[in-house]
Amino acid sequence: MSDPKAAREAERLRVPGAAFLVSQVGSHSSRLWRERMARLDLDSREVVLLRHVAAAEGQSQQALAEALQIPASRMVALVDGLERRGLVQRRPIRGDRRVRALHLTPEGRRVLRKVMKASAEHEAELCAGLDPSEREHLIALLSRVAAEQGLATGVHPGVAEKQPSR
Amino acid sequence: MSDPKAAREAERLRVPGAAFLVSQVGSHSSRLWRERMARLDLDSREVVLLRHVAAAEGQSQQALAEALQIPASRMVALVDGLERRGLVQRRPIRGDRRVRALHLTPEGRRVLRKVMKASAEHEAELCAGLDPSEREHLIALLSRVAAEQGLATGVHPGVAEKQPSR
DNA sequence: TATTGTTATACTCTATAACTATA
DNA sequence: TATAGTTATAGAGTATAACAATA
Repeated sequence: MSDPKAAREAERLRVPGAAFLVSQVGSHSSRLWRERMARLDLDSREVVLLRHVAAAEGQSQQALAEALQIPASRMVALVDGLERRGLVQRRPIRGDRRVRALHLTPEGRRVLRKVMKASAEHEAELCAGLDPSEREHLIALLSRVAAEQGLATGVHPGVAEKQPSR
Repeated sequence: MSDPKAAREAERLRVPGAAFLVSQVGSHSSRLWRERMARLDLDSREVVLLRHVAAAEGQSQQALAEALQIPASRMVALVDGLERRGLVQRRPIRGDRRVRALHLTPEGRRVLRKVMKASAEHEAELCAGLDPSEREHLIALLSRVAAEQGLATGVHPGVAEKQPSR
């Protein structure tokens, strides 16, 4: 206890650095957001897919699978679920009868608006303790780190990973 | 494209908020850190366990399982692996022959020092683009958010969740 | 022969619930 | 009867690879 070297080590364990904090708060943010999406009956990957389809309608499943870095076989079940709920639609394209182009339905667009509303509420909830300028500063610092770490804007690295089931 | 309402929505999709950024950078930080731990042949949960054992030696597996919020049956395999590698030791306690108290071995202590060294390197790597005062500011802001969100200091919410296998 | 989408299979990881031995 | 640790089992989720239709 009175060993100064051990005390320094204990201190290093006690005070979290930026790397730990961003991971801790990020995991928390992620969990809260997934809970909001679950209330809309959506999985995080389903949301990402909806947004990708909205951003560029008519892409093939293969193209989406490539963009999202997930195997094509996983895309099938993903699209199945969203199509069953009437949020996206598989449509044939002229010229190649193998391809199934993905489109958002009107209901899919409505749900996507709810997603954006819920995401905005999530942002407000997470930043409740910061005033607007502090929040802007946090965004600026994290954007710098993200850019310097080579992270693409708006692309979450966890999307391609396995999802915690809760 | 020229619809101002649609343009506003597109803008909202394009610029990430703090919640997304912290989750994105946090996930990236987490992945880099796990890669460093993997080089020491350690899983993130093994590291957490090592640190808990180091912080309070002689606890029972049940007590640890309780503290780490994982089922006792999972603790068994976790301890098995660490004991096989000679990092922790199960010891009987006097008075109750059911209990197996966990202790760090000298090798376990050496590995834990490597863990702390690797974590410090990870911190430096992640914050490479920030000067010291910016890093301190980021830490302060994230600490505020963490405290206001009710996150316990030094406790990562993802520990109890399933781990991405990579 | 190559490619799109699909289905089948086998594998990994997990929690739940028996089970053993002590208390 | 209850508890600490262990083992067995069954389920969820996944990637890999086989498959059918089309190019």
